[in-house]
Amino acid sequence: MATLKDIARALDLSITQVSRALNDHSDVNEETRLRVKDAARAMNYHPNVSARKLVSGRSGMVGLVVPQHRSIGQDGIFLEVVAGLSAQFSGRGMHFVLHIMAENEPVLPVYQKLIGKAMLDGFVLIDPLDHDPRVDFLRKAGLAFVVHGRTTEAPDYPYFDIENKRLAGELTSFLAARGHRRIAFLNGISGRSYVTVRERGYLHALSQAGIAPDRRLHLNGDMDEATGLTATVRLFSDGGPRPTGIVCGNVRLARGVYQALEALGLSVPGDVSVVAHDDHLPTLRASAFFPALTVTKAPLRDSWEPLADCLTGAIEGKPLAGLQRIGNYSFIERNSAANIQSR
Amino acid sequence: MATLKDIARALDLSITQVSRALNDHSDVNEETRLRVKDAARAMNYHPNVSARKLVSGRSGMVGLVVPQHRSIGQDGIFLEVVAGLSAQFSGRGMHFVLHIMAENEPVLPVYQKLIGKAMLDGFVLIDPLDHDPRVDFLRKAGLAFVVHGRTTEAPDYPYFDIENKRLAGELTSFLAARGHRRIAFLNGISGRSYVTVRERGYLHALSQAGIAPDRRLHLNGDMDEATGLTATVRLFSDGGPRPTGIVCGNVRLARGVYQALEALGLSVPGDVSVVAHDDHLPTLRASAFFPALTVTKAPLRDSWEPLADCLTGAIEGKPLAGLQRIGNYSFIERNSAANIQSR
DNA sequence: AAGTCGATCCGAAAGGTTTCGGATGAATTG
DNA sequence: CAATTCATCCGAAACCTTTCGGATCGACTT
Repeated sequence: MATLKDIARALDLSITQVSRALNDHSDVNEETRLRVKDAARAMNYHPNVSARKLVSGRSGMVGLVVPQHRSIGQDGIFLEVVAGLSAQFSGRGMHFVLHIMAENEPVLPVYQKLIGKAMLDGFVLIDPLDHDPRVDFLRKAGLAFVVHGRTTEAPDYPYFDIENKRLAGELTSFLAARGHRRIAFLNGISGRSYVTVRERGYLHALSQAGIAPDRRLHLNGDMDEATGLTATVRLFSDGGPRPTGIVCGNVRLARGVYQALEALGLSVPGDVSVVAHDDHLPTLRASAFFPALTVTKAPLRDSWEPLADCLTGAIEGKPLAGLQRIGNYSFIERNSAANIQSR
Repeated sequence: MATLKDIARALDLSITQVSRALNDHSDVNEETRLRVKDAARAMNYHPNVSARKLVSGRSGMVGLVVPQHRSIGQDGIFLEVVAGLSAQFSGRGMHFVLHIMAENEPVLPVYQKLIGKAMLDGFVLIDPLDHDPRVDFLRKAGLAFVVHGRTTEAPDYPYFDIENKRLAGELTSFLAARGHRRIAFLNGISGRSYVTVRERGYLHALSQAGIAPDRRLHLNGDMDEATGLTATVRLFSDGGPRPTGIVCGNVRLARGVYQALEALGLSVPGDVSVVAHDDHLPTLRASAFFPALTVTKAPLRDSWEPLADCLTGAIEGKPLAGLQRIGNYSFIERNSAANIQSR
């Protein structure tokens, strides 16, 4: 609870000078600076966030707003997000505030209120939609934010994203190059921007390979095990074209696909080739699949640092150019895909 | 971004009077109060948290500090905590701040720093130890807090807890009353206060039934499926006494126990009776076990409201008496336990 | 010797809110 | 009619920090 005044009094200095010393301003004697910093440590001084925010506009707090239902998300992926971001901001001497919205609360008013209270320096936006109203809203409000993903082709805001289009294309091409013509794509819930973009990659790869897309092979839904399972069963029991290759949006879907194929008496990769994108979640390892899963790998874990970088950069008013980052991914070939003619 | 000044100017009132009107103070004309509140709504006014905190000492923010490793906790139990508390405080117009500590960071300095920055009104403490240093620390610091659980027999701070001793006793007695003499207890990691207290209940029930406790039947460890499985296998393959009944600290343990027993070719409840405590987590239902599991049930979900009540009460300086609450549990008999002589 | 410069310091204001101690004027009391 | 009460209002201070615009003083330049 020590304040600047306490330190000033103890050292017989002015409050001004103590403040300047602590914030490494130029016109303070080196010896004084040391004395002040020692005293601050000794007296256990921490600047009062509220007072600082009031005058400088910075509170050192950033927020994440998530709807309640999303937190039910299985597998601790949400946890990964929260823990990762929290750790990143902590490491920067900032604080990460999590706000969970009520079930059916409208989004924008929540941000409105949070902004009105003026306690946050910025927001992290996750799960962006194709055209996300939050982006417009925050831009208009003039508050800093960073998006995990991107909304449109030429975004004019800070973001961190991976090349979802290219990655989906690569997975698809990989199968096409091995002679597969009926390639299914298990994608996420449409509306999400990464889903849209991956769809483009998939379609582009098909057309490159001279394959006509078949709407019946392109499925949208939750990216979990159950969906992977039921989708696969449906793919093979409908009257539609039976795929010889399946591209999965993530490893959890792939897990369900494997289970369904086993239940259907189909072998991987003998009967059906499976590839997926791997967020590299700790709970589910693509390498532990049998047969081991071929993936494009981009650890979700690698997102938090650039996201935090970009948001702090935005708060500090750095130029946009350095605040738009693309993470890279690797292609890891394992044993879950085979040439179509080989069977 | 509207401020009190803006409203005052618009309504030709003093800032003082606007503030008093909004905070429902006594000496303001009823009509004025209405006018002010309407204007505030119209102008989208939200009090500046920082300014308020500075003068009144209240920020409307409460915090939860958790070590990183705990967040890895499977099954979304941690999520349940965060989502539940966040929702509760949101509903009270407050904010819930989650702080995740680095892997091996010492605890107290984290609280120290958070307190020093003076942005939080209080803390929620979860997973209390038998003698928890955080309690002493926060009490000394004079900051409000509420404990989920209790540390000692006569706690002098706000808490919400369930009767862990009685509950463990009841589960044990239930088996003893059916003739079981070798009753195993799969408890949590020792050091946690609820673990200690449940142990007391278990031992007390044994002595009531005239059964000498056997240290080999009382196991401590993580309360997850894997632990339940390995512990059970060990119980039946060591040279030690083979239990006829098993009390599980939670349903996840019980799930592991069921699996192990099946693998060992033992039937429930024919060969071994199993009972457990049920936190009623959404992911794992005791009623869906086969045979359905007999439990003491105390939904974790019912903790958040009393916890939030108690913490806000403590912040407002209410007397301790009303801030110490005990939740109740129910005993639900299903089909997982049988009389020992019946086989 | 007068003026300039640099290093080091400080007073005061500002930021938005709450609250204490009055002030105002009308209505009520003696 | 003077004194008292009451409802309603307001000015100013305080909370703690940052920062702008000086102030001070010794050293250096011309």
